[in-house]
Amino acid sequence: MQYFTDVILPIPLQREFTYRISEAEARFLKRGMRVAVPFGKSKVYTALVNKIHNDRPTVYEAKDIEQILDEVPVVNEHQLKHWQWMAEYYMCSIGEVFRTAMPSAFLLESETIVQRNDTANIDESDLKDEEFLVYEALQHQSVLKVHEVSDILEKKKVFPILRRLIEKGVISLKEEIYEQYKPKLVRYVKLSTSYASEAALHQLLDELHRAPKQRQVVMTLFSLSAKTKKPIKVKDLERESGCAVAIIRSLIDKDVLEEFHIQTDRVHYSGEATEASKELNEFQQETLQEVIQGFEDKNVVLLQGVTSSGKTEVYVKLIEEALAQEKQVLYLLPEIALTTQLIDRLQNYFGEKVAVYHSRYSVNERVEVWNNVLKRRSKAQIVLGARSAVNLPFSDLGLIIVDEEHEASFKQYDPAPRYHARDAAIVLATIHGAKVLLGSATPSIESFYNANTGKYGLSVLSRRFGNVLMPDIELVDIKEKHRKKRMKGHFSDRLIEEMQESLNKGEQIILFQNRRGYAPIVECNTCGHAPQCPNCDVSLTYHQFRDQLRCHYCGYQMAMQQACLACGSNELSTKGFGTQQIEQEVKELFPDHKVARMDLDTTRGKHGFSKVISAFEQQEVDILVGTQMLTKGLDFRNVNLVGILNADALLNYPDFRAHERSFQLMQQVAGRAGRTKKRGKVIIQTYNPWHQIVQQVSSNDYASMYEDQINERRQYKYPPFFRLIRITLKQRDYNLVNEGAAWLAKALRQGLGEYVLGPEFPPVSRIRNEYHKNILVKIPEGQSLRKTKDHIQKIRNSFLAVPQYRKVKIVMDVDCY
DNA sequence: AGCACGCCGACT
DNA sequence: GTCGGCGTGCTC
Repeated sequence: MQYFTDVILPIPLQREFTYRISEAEARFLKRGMRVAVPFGKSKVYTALVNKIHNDRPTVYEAKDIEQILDEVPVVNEHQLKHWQWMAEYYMCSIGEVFRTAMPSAFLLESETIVQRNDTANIDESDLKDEEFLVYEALQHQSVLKVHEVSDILEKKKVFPILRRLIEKGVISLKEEIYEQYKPKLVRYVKLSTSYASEAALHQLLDELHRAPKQRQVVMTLFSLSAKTKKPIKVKDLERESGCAVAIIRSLIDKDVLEEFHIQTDRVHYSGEATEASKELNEFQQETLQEVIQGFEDKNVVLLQGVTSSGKTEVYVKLIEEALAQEKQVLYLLPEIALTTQLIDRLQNYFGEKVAVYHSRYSVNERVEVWNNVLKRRSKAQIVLGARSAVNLPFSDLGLIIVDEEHEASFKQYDPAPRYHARDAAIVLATIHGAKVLLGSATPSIESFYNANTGKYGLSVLSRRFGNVLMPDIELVDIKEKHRKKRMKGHFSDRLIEEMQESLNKGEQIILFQNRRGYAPIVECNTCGHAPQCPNCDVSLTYHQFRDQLRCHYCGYQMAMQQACLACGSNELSTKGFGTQQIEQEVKELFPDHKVARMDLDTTRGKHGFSKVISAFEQQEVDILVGTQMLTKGLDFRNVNLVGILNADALLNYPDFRAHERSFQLMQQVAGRAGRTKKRGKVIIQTYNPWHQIVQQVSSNDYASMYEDQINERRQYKYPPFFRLIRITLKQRDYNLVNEGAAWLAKALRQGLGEYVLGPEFPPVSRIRNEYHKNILVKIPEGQSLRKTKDHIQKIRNSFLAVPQYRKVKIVMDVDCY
C-alpha cells in the first residue's frame, strides 16, 4: 500500500499538490501539521497537510516530502473550515489564506547554500577569474548563500558559474531550510548540588572568605531563593548582588554554581489582576442585560454606545462571563486603536490571561501567542488583537468583541485574501458556536441596517459615563470668515479665541487635520505645472522634513525643486495644507506653548506612537495636531477643546461612503473633548456649514444621518442592498488594459446584465508603472452570491485563455468597501 | 508566487 | 561574441 498526502502550499494556485509519504509518515502525520516539500526545480516550501490517502496520482509521479516540521498540528479543524470559507468568499486560493494566516516564522522557505567540496583536489589554474573568486571566498567560510555569491561577483546571474564549479568538483549545492523561530532562552543559576548539605555549605563560605565578592554573590543567591522560592535569573543575581557577571562566571567555572536555561516567552505580563471589574451604573447594567438577552436568540448583537459611555466596562462583564465558562475570548480592534492605554486597562482586570497580537509584534512574539492560543494556555485566554487575530488557532471561542466595528481598516486591501475582519469574525463565531458583540459609537450603515431588520440584536448606550454632557459643537463658516478677513492662515478668529481661553485655563487642545505632509502639492505660479511621480499618476507631495517631494503610492522621492521643471520659473507655491503646516502656524500663533504633531511621519518606528501620546498625557505638550490616528481609543483627561480645521476635505471624497465616513470621523474627533466632568467644546471649520452631514454631526444626530444614507444606498443600489465585487485589471501596457477591461466587462454583461459597471479608470490610474482599470459588479438582494462568483470565475478563466490577455493581472475584491 | 528556460538588443 | 532584459510555462 502506498501513502500520499495532499498539501496546501502558500502560493496563489487553486490546486492542491500531492506528495508521496512512507507508511510510518502516514501514521504520524495529521491534518494541520506542516511539512517541508520540494516544489519546482529547486525550491522547498512549507506546506500544510490537508489529507492523507492511498490514491496514487495517475498523470504524474508524486515527489517525496522532505521533512516533517511539527509533532502536533499547528492548525486546527476550525481554522481549516474558516480558511475554506475565506478562500471561497473572497475569491482567492486557500494557499493565499494559509500564507496570510500563519505568522511568517512558521512559513520557512529554502535557501540555496553553496558548499566547499573538501575532498576534491582542485587545480586552481583551471579556474576562470570569477570561478576563482567564489573558490577563494569559500576558503574563508565553508558555506555561501547564493545572494552572497552574487554580491561577491557583483552580478545577478551566478548560476552558470556555479554550475561550472560543480562540474569541476569545487563546490556542491544544498537547499537549506531555517527554523526561523528561535526560542528565547533565559540563563538561570542555582547552587551546585554538591553543596546541598549544610556542612558543605559552611565549608564553601569559609573557602570564599578570601573572595568577598564571590561570597557576596552566593549570599545574595541565598536571600533571593529564600524570598522568591523560584529559579534565579543570572540577570537578577547580577543586579541584586551588585557584582559583575565575571564573578558569577568564575563561580560557575568553579562548579559552585550551576547554570541552566529555561525557555521563556518574549512577551510576558508579570502583573496580577489588580482590579476587580467596576460596578456598572444603571445604564450600563441595562445595556448588559439587553446584550445578554440579545444573545439568546441572535448570534450577533450591535452595541451602539456614545464615546466615553463606558462600553469597555460592559465588555469586561461579558468577558468575565465567557471566562467563567472556560471559553476563549477574542477582542478585535483596528490597529491604531490598540493602544497601551486599553491593553493596560484589560490587564488590570484580567492579569496574565490577556495576550496581544498585532503587526507591530516581531515574528517570534507572534509565534509565541499562536502557540499559547493553540495549546489553550490560560495566558492567552483573552486575545486582544488587530485584524489578523481572527486567524489564530482558537479551539473554543465563547465570545468575539469587534470594537470600533465601523472602522475601514478591518478590511484588508493587499494582498489577498481581501477579507473584512468583522465579517470573518462572525463566520468564525458560527464555526465555534460563539457570540459576537459589535461595538461602535457610530455603527457602519450596514451593521445598523442588520440590527434594524432584526438580523442582529441591538442595544444602545446613549448616556456618557458620569453623565458628562455631549460636547458643544460650533460650526464656523470659513468662507464668510475669509470674506470678513477674520482668518489667520487656516485659523478663524473663533478658533483662536477658544484656543486662547483653553490655554489660559491650562487645558490641552487637539487639532484635527486629515492630511499628512506639509503641503500636498507644489505648483508653478507661471505655468501651473506640478511635479508628477514618474511611476504613478499623481502629483508629488511636499515634505518639509528633509525638504523633499514624495509619492505616497510608490515611495518615489526627489529633492524639492528651486525652479519649475517645465518652464524654469522660480515662482513656486504650495497648495493644500496638511498637519505640518498647521503645526507651523500654531507655533507662530502661540509661541509660548508647546506643540506636537501626530501623523504617519512622526509616529514611524516601534515606539514613535506611544512617545507622542505619553508626552501629551504627561502634559508636556499643550497642543496636539494630528490626523485620524488621534481619534482612536485615546483618553486624554485634560482636553476640553477640539478643533477640526477643514471638514470639507473629508466630505468631497469620491466614494459612496464618504458621507458616512465623515460623520464617523468627526463624531470620533469630537468625542475627544471633555471626557471628564466639564462639557467639552468642538469647533468645526467648514466652507459649507449647511451641509447635511456637518449639521448632523453638530446636532449629534446619528439617526437622521442613518436615514439619509440608507435611502441613498437604496436609491443608488449600494450596500447593504446590493453587494459589490470590484475587479481590477493591472498592466504596464495602457492599450492592453483598456482592451482587456472592455472584453471582460462585455463578457460579464452577457450573464450579469446591467449590474456590471465600468470599466473605469480609478482616480489614480497608474501606480508603480502599471495602469489600473476597474469593473464593478453589483449583486442585488436575492441573487445568489455563490453563483455570481462562480460565473465571474468562469469568465475570468476564459479571459486568461486569450493569449494576449494572459499577462494582465486581475485582482478580485469582494465587498470592496 | 517563484523560477527556469528561451529568445532578442547593447556592451566588453 | 556574452550579458542580461523580460516573456512564457510549470510546479505534485
